Amino acid sequence: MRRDIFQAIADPTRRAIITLIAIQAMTPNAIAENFNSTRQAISKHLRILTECEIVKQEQQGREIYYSLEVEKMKEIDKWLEQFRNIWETNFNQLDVLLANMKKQSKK
Amino acid sequence: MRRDIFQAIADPTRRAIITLIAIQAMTPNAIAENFNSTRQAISKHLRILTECEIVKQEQQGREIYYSLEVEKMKEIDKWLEQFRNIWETNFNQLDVLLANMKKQSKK
DNA sequence: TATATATGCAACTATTTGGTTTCGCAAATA
DNA sequence: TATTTGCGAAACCAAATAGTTGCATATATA
Repeated sequence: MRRDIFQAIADPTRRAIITLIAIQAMTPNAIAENFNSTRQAISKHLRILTECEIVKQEQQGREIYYSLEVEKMKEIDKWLEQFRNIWETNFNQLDVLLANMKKQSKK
Repeated sequence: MRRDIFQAIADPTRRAIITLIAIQAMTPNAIAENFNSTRQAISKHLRILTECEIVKQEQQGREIYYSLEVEKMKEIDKWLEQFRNIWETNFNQLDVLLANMKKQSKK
């Protein structure tokens, strides 16, 4: 069972949950009200998000408040980092390769 | 069949492919050499990446060079944008909520 | 021309996924 | 105390996924 942050954000419902609780901590019932699927389905999503440590829980009596572990989102940012300098220098790698190949073939 | 960029990067093999061809355009065979799975498996991943428009092809005789569509990676960055101000202000939403609840209960 | 190479595509399979219904438990409330 | 409420977990199911093997096709090359 793969359980990483990229797997976690692959599902649109989970992305929506992340966005929801980023603003304010919420209980599973409150979260589920924003979707068409059952509370149990949302509960399963929350479990996955918890296993990935994107989400943290805080028990308040019989209610559990879920909120975003913002730090974890930085991991996505960190992975993107390697592409940032590529898209900042507006540099087409394929063009370069093909240009080189044409140069080679002329030799 | 979901086919968006988040689905595309969910698979670790596909993330590795993306990283590989970000540096230099490559043919399916050359890409497959870097993995344990078969060329056909890589080919399927490339199809998914192509459908998501993360990857572009350039036919060169019987070879097909795949390279990264860097612009598409910005979409992930764009989604992350909404969390950036949260993680920049070191602000714990859950703490705030719970503090408010305690204040409420004292009234 | 015959053969080797590069590639995509189809069919099949095992596993994972996202959802459901049903249940049990603990906390709140009547 | 009896009932309601909030929640997670288990059992089950259909669909999607990632992989395989086995083709077909087009381009190189001997």
